[in-house]
Amino acid sequence: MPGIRAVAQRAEVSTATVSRAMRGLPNVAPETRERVIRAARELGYWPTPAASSLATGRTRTIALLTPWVRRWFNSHVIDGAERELRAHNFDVLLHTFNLDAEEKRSELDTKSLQRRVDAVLVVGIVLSAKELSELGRLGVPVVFIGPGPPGAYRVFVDDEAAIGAAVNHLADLGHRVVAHVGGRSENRPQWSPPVRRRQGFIRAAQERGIELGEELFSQANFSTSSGRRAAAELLAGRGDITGIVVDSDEMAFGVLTELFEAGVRVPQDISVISIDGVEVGELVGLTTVAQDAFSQGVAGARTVLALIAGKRVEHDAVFAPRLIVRRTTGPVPVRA
Amino acid sequence: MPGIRAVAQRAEVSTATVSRAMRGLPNVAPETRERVIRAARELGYWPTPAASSLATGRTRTIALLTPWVRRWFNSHVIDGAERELRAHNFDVLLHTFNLDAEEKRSELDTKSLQRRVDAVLVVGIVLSAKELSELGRLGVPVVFIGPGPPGAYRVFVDDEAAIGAAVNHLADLGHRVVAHVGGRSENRPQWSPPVRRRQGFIRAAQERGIELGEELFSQANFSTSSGRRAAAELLAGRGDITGIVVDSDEMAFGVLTELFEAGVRVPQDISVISIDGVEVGELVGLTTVAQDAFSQGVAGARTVLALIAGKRVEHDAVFAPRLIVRRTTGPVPVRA
DNA sequence: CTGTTAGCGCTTTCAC
DNA sequence: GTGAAAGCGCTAACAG
Repeated sequence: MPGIRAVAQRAEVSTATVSRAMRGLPNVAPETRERVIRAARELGYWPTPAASSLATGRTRTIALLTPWVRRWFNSHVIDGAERELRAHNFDVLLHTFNLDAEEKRSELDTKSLQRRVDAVLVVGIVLSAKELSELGRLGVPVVFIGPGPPGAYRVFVDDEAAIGAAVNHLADLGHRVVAHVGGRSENRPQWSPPVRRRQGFIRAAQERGIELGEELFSQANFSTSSGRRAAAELLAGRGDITGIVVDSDEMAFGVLTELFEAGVRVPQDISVISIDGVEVGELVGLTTVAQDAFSQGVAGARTVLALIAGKRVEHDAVFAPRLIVRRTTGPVPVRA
Repeated sequence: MPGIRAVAQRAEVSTATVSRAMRGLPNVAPETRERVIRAARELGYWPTPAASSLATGRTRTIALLTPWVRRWFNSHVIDGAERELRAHNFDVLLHTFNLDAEEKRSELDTKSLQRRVDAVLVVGIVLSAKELSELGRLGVPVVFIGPGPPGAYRVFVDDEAAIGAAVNHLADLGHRVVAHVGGRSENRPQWSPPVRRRQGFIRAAQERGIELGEELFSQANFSTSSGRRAAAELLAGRGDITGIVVDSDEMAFGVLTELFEAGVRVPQDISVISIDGVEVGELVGLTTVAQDAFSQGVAGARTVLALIAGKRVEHDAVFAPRLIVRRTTGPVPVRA
């Protein structure tokens, strides 16, 4: 593999000129530039990233931090971000967290990110205060997609609007005993989605005269199986629930599975609505409040690119959710 | 951020000793090593990857080449591979292909991979002969997960066994007019999964006395919507189909959606079976031939790590599929 | 067991 | 508009 010197020799210029010419810098005679480019092409020259990086201090690489790769939200965000970043000639370093059996994650270790990336994109995870401050110490732009602390650069869906749309939809159908399946919210920061959605649920319920009570709340961890367990708990606790609002479609699939197995008809006995807009939701007939995760990935990438370029950017990019009514919700059943 | 010299000064040794001590190389006095490690920790030192890479020629980075990030197979493989690689302190560079509206992809450009990665993992894509030879010219190990040319290092599910299990299941239920929804197979190499599955379907059908005919084959591109279109074509062509074998669960969801909308009952009128084992398949009741994509990712990562370490490895790691019977398949309907 | 000394392949002043 | 030369921060002989 030829180096910059081979190109310089062939084009009969210095390596400095090759460097300038190849990167489109000014102060290179058009004729010289052309000669350099041609020589590079003929030799199949491509600069060694490590060498450029060492010399410039930049890496043209963005870290993507995420606990899961295959969850719906995360995979769509990653897809959007990766395509946008690569379109701008940035590489994407995929970095997950170790998760144990209960999906508790290990602490983020920022050391391995030092001088390794030009910026960090945090996708779908609530970081601790300590982790946040360590990330900040990296000295590179950080953008949060999904959960992110106030004051940081963030891209997210309007949680209150999303959960409110779900509650209102059920209220409009006459439901008054509605349960909520959400993520864990105890000991979570105020800005984490599980907390905001729980609060949004409570507020919307109060506004619409929907009953509230501890036995109407069940917590899960965003996996389908945990959604199923949550539904089982709910059914065991109260026999008069007519509607369930779920924080994610994937958990809702678990809820629906449990209801199906328990012989509960949807929506005749119980209505189910969730948040996300997973593609198979159409087949299942799942009523949902959709968010555009792919576009959030693209938006996060654009924010990061702008920050790297030293441009000013809005701190928050808020996406609006969209209610999609299908077959898992219906009028409240008439009591016998 | 402190460099290796700062650590050397603090530990009162040379930078060479720091380098040796930190990397666990031999020929360092235990007491010296300890002193170096302590100094490094106190200073928060972490070696600059670009500098090591330039000096050693290695990058501790593996490229993951894939056309999609959010398809079931790809996301599970990526998940498995990334976790295994990071457990061995390798970074993962995520690299997708540009896809146009019809999901036709751009050609792979290996230039940007030169001296950038220590190995390449190709996930779920059929590469052209030209792309394969260019990849080979990179001079690093290449491992294929899913489709891969014979003679290369490969990890894949036994396609013939998978499609055969599907056909046999329907045959056992008495079906004799069975359609096939697969990926595009014309102008594809003999070793590509769409071709192998099509041939496997034909062979199994012949063995079981199942009718064959052009109007019983429909092609799609592995997306749910394309599966739906394929089903519509099939229904328009023949009215007596009683079973459909689909190359992927995601396409099967499209097939099921079309059947549902057309008022065709599953499995009373038509049985549907596919390949993959997507999680929501349980909720939908989809009968499927499951493959373990996550483990294939882990296996691919292990192969790559072994090759980097210079070990000998088997060229092919073949995974066995597993039939899961649920509710979308049933006995052939009795004709009126 | 440890230090000295060349690089690794680029980029970036600073002259000319 | 172009070149010479000094790094960027490490690693790998080679001595000792």
